[in-house]
Formats: sequence, C-alpha cells, structure tokens
Amino acid sequence: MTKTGLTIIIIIIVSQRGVSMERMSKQRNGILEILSQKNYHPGAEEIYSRLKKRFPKLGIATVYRNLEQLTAAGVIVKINMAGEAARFDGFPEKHYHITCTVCGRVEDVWCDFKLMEKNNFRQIIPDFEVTEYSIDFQGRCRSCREKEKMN
Amino acid sequence: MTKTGLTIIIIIIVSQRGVSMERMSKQRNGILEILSQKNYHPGAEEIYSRLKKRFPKLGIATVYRNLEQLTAAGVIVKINMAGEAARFDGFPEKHYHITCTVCGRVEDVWCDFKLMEKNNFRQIIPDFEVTEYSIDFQGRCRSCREKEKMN
DNA sequence: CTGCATGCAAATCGTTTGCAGTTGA
DNA sequence: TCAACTGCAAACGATTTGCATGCAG
Repeated sequence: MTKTGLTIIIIIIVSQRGVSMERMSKQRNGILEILSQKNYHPGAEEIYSRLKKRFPKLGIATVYRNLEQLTAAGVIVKINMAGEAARFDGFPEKHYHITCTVCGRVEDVWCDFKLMEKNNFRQIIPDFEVTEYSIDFQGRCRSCREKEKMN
Repeated sequence: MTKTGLTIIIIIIVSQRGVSMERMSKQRNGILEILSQKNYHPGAEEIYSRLKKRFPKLGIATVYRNLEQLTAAGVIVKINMAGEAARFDGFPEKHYHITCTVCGRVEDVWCDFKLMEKNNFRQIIPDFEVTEYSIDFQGRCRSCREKEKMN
C-alpha cells in the first residue's frame, strides 16, 4: 500500500490519458509494439524472450520496469493471474478477461455490465466508496472442450 | 476459547460438503478456529504468527499446506490479491470481496448479482463455457476516507 | 550534457518441496 | 499400527532493487 503510488496514478490519468513516459527507449517501444496486438496477453517472460531476439543484451528487469511504468501510466493493463505470473494487455479500455481452466489461455471479454456501474455499489457496499472493480471469468474454451470430447 | 463447540461446527461443515480431511490435527483445527470469524481475511503469515503463540514449534509450511488442502476441499476460500500475499476466508458460500486501496483491508460483499448468473454468459462469451467468475472491488473504506479528510 | 533508462547480478517475497521424525484414527 | 501430518531447511518462481554504464532529448 503506497500512498504516493496511488496519487501519481491519479495525476497522470487526469492530466493526460495518453503516454507521458519520460523517454521512449527502443526497448519500451518494442514492448508497446508487442502489446499492440489485440486479444494477446503475454507475461513478462514471453515479452522478454520475444524482444531478446531483437535486443540480445536485454535484461528481464528492463521488461518488468517498463511494464510497471506503462501500467502506472494507464497505457497498458496488468492482468493479475491467480498464482501464476501476471499477464499484460495493450488495450486499457475497460473490459474483462476470461481464462481457460484447461489451457490457461486468456481472452478478452468486451461487454458492458450496466448494472455493474459504480453508482449501483452505493446501496450494495454502503461503507465503501467503490473506485474500481474487476470481473474475472474462468471456463473452458472451445478448443479445449473439443479436445475433451476426443478423450 | 470454546474448543469443543468449534470442533463440532467444523465437523458439520466438512461432512455436509462430503469432503473429509484425512485427519484433524491440532494445527489444522487452530487454522479453522482462526478462520471461523466472519469478515476476517488473514494471510498465511498472520495465521502463522497468531497460531505460533499456541504452537511455538509451528512451521509456516504447515500453515500453507493446510490452507491449500482446506481450499481444495472447499472448506475455506482463497482470495488472490493483486501482487500481495493471498488471504483466506473461512466462509465458502459465494460472495465477493472489496479491498480498500488505502489501508488494504478486505471486507465481505454479500449480495446477489442476478445478472451475473452463468446462464447469461452464453450470449456474452459464446466461445467459452463459463464455469466460474469472481468480482473484485476496490475502493476506500469509511475510516480511510475520514482520515483523508483530516489531512 | 543531464538524468532517465538500461543491463547485470544479487536480493526479496510469497510459496512449495524434500525429508526425517511425530501423531491421530 | 502406519499413512497422514508436522517442523525444518532448502528450493522455487516471480518480481524488485542497487549500481555502474548507456543513451534520448
């Protein structure tokens, strides 16, 4: 719980909804390029190994540091996985994710949950001022269901 | 300390769910006692340090092993926190949690999200067969908002 | 030129595992 | 009795940090 961290996030989001990174290094740009693919949610390790081909001297710490900063700036979104390594999504527009319990694939869920709007929480959770929420789905994707049938 | 009373409750819960822990050790019983408090969501470390007073030789691995087994048996629920250590909830009945972004406090949210029922997901996420979902709220709790005002 | 960003290595954190000794049913 | 459970220590994976060097603006 870092009070300052929270403050910084708010300031950046309010001032500019876009990128205000101090500098655009080749490495940071590479990460953004990888994350510009829709419905693709790699972890730090995958981003690292893909980028390592282009930047052989790249260190994993650089990837983590950039992912952290880009997340704080609201340019990308961190997907916290239960137990496993976090994944990242280059599209910060509000949406949800679904994880296949069999293969672990993470896919986008683009839909409005109108009843999930913040206003409704006033009655439900009176003691709290709800500022954020996330919905995480789990299920079996089509291909995993088809594979299950074969066995 | 009402040891006997608590044990009876635990046995009822276990038998109702058709799950049988192989043995009920003193340590496991101690964990269940701690988690029998409503709206209390300690992490492994907190459970450990509380129980360490009663069982000075207790190892943290025992706590983790028990929490894992109790979670698998459906007797308790694991709350995966973003980044931080997981917390645990002794009440497995379906409900949600809200985390205060300021103090980190986790509180229960007992409410029905009727539109959240699995049936509705068929249209929303056609490729997936949704088996589970979780909603995680974040916000500021009353006491943290009051503290904020003072500054 | 300046200081943010990098690469490297070591450290940290939460959690898991191997193993020998203990214990509950 | 004896498999399941414990305590201890070491191992683990994911992520973070310290520090000297590199490079974008």
